[in-house]
Amino acid sequence: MDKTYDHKTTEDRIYKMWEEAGAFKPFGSAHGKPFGSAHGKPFGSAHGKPFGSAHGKPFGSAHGKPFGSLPPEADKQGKPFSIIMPPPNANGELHLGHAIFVAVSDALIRYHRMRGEPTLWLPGVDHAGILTQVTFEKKLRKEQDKSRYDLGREEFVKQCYKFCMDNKMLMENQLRALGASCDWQREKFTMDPQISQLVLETFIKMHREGLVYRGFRIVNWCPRCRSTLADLELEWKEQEDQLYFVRYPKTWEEGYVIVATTRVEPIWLDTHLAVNPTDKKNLHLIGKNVKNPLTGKDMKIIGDEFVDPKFGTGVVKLTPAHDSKDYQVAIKHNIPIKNGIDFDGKLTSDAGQWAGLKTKVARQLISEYLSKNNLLEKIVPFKHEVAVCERCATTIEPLVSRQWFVSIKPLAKRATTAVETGKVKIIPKKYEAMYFNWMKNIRDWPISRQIWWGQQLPVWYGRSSQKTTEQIHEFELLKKGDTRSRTDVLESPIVSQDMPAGDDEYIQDPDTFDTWFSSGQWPVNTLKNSDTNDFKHFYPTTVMNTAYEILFLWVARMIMFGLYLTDEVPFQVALINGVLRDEKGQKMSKSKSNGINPNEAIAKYGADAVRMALLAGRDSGNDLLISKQQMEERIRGYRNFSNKLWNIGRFVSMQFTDGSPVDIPFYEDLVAARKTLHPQDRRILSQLTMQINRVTKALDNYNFGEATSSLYEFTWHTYADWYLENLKLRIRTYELEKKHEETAKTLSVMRYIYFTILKLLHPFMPFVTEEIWHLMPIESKNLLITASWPTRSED
RNA sequence: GGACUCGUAGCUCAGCUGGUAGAGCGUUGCAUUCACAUUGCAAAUGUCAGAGGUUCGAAUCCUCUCGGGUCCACCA
Repeated sequence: MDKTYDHKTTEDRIYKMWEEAGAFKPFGSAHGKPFGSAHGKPFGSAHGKPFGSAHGKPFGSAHGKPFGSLPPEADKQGKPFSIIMPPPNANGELHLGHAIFVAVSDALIRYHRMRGEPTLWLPGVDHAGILTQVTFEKKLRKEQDKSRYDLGREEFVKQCYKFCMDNKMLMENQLRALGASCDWQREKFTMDPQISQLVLETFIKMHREGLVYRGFRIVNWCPRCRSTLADLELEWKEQEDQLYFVRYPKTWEEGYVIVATTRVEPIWLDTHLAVNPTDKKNLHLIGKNVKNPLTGKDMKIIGDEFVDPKFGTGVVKLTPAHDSKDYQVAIKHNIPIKNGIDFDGKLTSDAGQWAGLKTKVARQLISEYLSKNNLLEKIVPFKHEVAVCERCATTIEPLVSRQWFVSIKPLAKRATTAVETGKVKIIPKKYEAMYFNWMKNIRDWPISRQIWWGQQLPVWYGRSSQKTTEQIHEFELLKKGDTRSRTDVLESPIVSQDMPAGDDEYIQDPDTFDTWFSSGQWPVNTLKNSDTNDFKHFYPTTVMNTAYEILFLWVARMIMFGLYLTDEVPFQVALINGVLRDEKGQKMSKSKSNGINPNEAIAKYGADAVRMALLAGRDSGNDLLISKQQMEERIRGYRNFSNKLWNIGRFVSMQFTDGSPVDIPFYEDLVAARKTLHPQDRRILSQLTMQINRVTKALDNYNFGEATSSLYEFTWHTYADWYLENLKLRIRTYELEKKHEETAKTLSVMRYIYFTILKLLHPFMPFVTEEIWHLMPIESKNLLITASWPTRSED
């Protein structure tokens, strides 16, 4: 063994060895197979001299049994443990946030595998609809100076697919580099044809049962993506705008009613103003009429509680089609709702001289017009929050459109109950409150997207059902594959997997599903789509480990879909990870380059060190605020720890290399003689028992910080600094006094403790522990990854 | 507006069901052919945000105040 542990020459080799031995399979052939057989070489040969043979005394050979406890026989009847990997988005590399879920999930997976349970970690990647489409569009613009329209839908989708596949490979390699012991043969992609098929079936089933419907209502529209977005897909950005105080001429006397608004561009569309009926100052206005300052048409003033008397002048204009609050009010008061802004974010042809202008331009021109005609009281600067597209940061244009919605209340009700009754536990518990709060206020979920990258809706329109000229016109456009046509004007959708039979001519709805509609079904669909009966064995899965950012987007939806599709929860525990932030509290991201790149960190310090740095001494459910530099120091600290562990290994094996005069007995054979052991040996043994119990309990409770830091403390400061230092002195004395039996007993204890430490550390530091395990002087041995988890009661 | 959460050593954070404070990094000494300088030994620093309450006893439970953060929601 070299003086320092070199992760660079170790990690790849070890990972390949695990994979080739089939160690990641839930019912693997690797279980119980002695190490080396997969390679057809005797143990240790890869590293030079097999220990012991040179000295003729491999320890344990005299007893003819393998060292340590028996390996687990993963038993098909045993209680399974399973995790479905949250599929990383197929649009880029992994960041350190992903490394958290690998560190956490892999620790659990390895722990349960060592306990002999059939253990499955199923990997996958997500096509990430809008996000990937936007990312790829940027790439397209940059590299080929083309838009998606230049490629056309078919070609665009083809290239998007390839883009995802390329990224997928990169991510797989990163997951391997981190040591993720997932079963690659079961890997899934959300756009796999079989997975997509199941997604469509779900939609059809929900439609049949009245859980999805097509509704005409206000939606969040991104003019750049040209698609609807759900509320959860918005971001709120503070913006410096202007508040225009617009004069509406009174009809019953001279003068104006003043309205404060940031949006003057749809004024021509407006037919009503509103005041709060409890507002004494403006109460008298209710029922009166003013003139629309742009069109001169009469506008009625109504009363509604929603108006804040303290804002502006206490009078608001209503633009029902382009403001969701106004929309609600309009429904309530039966005010006609008319679109004045189209899918491209331009004013419609009804806007007269402003027709066809982008809203931003129109705002400027209209304010100038108002000003010129003495209809503008004043303009004041105004800071407020504006909704933007989460993916491309374009300002959202609320508009009224016909979209597909999931009728969410019935699903939410069951999902709420599942958590209330503990069928799904959310850990840390604090997230349960957030979950309930969200479920309580949940609104129907728009699932149709007008983007190209995703599963296309199994919805068809027949030509004969289209009656108006507009409908027929759009039908023709769609038929020609015109991607700018409006689907939402078409009438009488038919929900069906295949094109409906019959004499009529049909076209398929070009819309795709919201990404989360498909990933919400992920645990069900990944397991169902297997030829190994995984659904039967592993559903409901045990743990879902992911970040809280997607608690609602994903976790909540999986619970809803899981219950809907299978009547069972999709997982028993939702284990929520905190996120990494920089010293200013900003989320770490590639674009801000305020975080450590996992590839570089692994290359420099090893995956074990990176994993430990993310787990040790912290609560993985909490955020970690840490600067790039401090993170690196942290990782270096655990690299040092791997090296310490390595050097302890060197010391341990050195005790056996120069042939002691007696065989070193197995610790197991010493149990009867326990009382004759030196007090220090007895003490370390009882501390080991406590340590085993502590780590086991911590893992059962998802306390990774506790498990890792107590192991760190025990290994370094108890075992190495205290026990081994004292042991050196004792051995010297024993040898001087020719008490070889005492030496043998002590070395046996020393070895037993060390091997147990390797096992306990393996879930957290898989590479270095596995490597040391193989370099330890023992003749026949299994892989550490499938060695059995230590248990110990006081002998 | 609603919900949640945090405030512990210079920094980043642990501290589970209440019993007079811990780690890592950093700082300061000392040690070096002995498994490891990616090391060892030793040392210093805290009215656990503030106030009140429950208790024999609170960083730990309750209330309030101050100060951060996050999430949800239709702020013109």
